[in-house]
Amino acid sequence: MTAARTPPAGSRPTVLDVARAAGVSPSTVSRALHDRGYASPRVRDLVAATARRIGYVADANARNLRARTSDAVGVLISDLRNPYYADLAAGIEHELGSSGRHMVLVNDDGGPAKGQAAVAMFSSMRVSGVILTPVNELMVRALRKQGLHVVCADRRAGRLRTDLVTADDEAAGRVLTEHLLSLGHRRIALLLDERRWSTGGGRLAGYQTAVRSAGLEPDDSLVAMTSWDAGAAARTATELLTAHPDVSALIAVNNVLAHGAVAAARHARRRIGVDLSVAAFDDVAWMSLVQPGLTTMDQRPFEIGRRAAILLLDRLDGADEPARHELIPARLVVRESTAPV
Amino acid sequence: MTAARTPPAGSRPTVLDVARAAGVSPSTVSRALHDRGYASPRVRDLVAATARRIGYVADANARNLRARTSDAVGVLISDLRNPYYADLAAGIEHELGSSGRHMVLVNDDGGPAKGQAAVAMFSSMRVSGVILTPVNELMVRALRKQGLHVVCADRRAGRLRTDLVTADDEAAGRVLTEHLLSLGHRRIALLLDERRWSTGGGRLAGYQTAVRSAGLEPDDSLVAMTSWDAGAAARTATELLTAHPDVSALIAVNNVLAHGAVAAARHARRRIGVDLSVAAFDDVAWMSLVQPGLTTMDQRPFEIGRRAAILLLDRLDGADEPARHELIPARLVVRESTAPV
DNA sequence: CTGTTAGCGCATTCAT
DNA sequence: ATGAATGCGCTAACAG
Repeated sequence: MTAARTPPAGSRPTVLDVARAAGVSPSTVSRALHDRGYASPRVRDLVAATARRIGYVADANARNLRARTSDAVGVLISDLRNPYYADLAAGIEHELGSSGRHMVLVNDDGGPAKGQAAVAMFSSMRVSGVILTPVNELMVRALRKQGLHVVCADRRAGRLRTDLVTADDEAAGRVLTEHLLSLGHRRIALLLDERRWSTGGGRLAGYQTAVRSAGLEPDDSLVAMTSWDAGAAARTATELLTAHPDVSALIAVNNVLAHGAVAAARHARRRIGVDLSVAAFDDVAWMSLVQPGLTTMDQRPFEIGRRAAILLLDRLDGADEPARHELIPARLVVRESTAPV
Repeated sequence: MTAARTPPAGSRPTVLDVARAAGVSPSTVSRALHDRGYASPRVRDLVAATARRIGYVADANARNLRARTSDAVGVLISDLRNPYYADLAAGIEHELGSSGRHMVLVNDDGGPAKGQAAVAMFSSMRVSGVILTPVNELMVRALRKQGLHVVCADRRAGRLRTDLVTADDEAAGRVLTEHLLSLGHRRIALLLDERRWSTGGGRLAGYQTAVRSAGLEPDDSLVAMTSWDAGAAARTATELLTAHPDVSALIAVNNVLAHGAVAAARHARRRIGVDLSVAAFDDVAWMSLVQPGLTTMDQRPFEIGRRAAILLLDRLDGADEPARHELIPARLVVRESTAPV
């Protein structure tokens, strides 16, 4: 599976060409083109003009070889086809772009092998840093061993202390639950696909906190564990609604499970926003288009991506503080799927 | 906006280190690690083992400098936050990944300057090829001048002949219109944001062909031009439905306009799938979740991306045929939003 | 089959 | 302020 490497295509001008055309030496060209080092204003202008005239563009590979680093940032994303992650990636890209860097994007399908390959590739390219959404402690270690800056986005990688940007999952879980409580709901179920990470665990914790604060006793049987796909979620939610007919509100922990929750409600002939309130995390497009519109916590993935990139850029600028954890406040978007009991 | 370049991080082993450790010369290491050139099986194994042992990973920048090309492929995408394009990008990434290449992704927001910068960057990195979705003839020319292979996806770039992968827009337009005709609709409106490109123009042509084939006279006043955003589309569709109360079916030419069309129908109190049939292009997630579900043409953007990558890889392998245009057949997905008159 | 030599294009010493 | 020389790490000629 190694790529064939076809030789050159078009020969591009080098510093030497610019030097000749401007009547100076290559090193002067190099200095003039950067802000670093000395060069008389006159020469600087001359060189710049000449470079532009003959269409000189510095060869990134030569420069990177010399500098032992590159302007590229490696980005490993959990699932580009999930709009939540696509937005996150867009946020990263947006911020990198405006600081003259660029993103090498690897989609983490295809199992753990792909992640390992990505790490090797990032290292081989000497990217200046890496942003990670899938949780993988080994990967972080490997990257660190290469001396690369690592920023995690969306979820924490095990117990490792890395720069980290996440939604404020606990607060979000609490706020969403409180919203339902304020509508008079007392039997609120939570549909969950994992509780090991902050995305699952944090939201669960927030949910429980809110329930307790309302003077209720959390009922573990209302917390339904399911798998990560919509089909499984639909089945689990259906079982839950059957086993606990007194449940008046259902929270799905992300956009995929929300899909399942909506399907289950329909299947159970519970009218959303009337017989059953449904709320979810991840404010993706369809949630405002279904009728009734879904009440959600918008976690602002674009912003999470942006902040992750900013944290990384900050490290690259030499920031030397201990690992930071930035919490992006989620935003409650109330629509018609949640209604008074 | 130029990136700071912080010096090295961790010193990594080089060919020389492997050579010393294995007791051979650097060039032997190089040969042994590749399939190219001669190396005795014994030495080959020894070198491979040694390299693995000391954790050698070839420096991509050095290799690229030498080879005057890289394993990177530049990808310029119109809008990563649109699920259609996110899927397309995922398709590209998937295919590149399995052939040992990787993707440098630039999102084409931020105006034309960003595109220009991307071209310069791709060229500077000596990417082995570029895949483009936004339409920009200048960009293609610039890239070509650098000797880079260019593949366009989704839309054709002006009149330039490049490798190209698109949905079969005309057929798709025809099939979707025929579906409505077969349900007895005679006054079918089309909501369109542009007609210069194959995405708009092709679908329009297919629509007109179908109408004519049914023995009807195309009525230009049923083709409503609008802007690219959902709000504008909603307004245009509302006007259309008001001006032409006899319209019984409405086609939106992409997922964004579909959003507007649905809003307009609701606003006009026309019950979708009952008083008004609505159909759209781009089968994105929400279309199967709204009720009634939207009848759509799924253009299979992931597949379009995949095929675009394959075409490019083929060029990189030396394929020398003239420019090819590959049409990905769209798939009609019938749901409840379209019903007999 | 293997080692020696050289150069890809750049940015940085060190002289001047 | 500028030029000459050097080496980043790799691979491909060219000997042997």
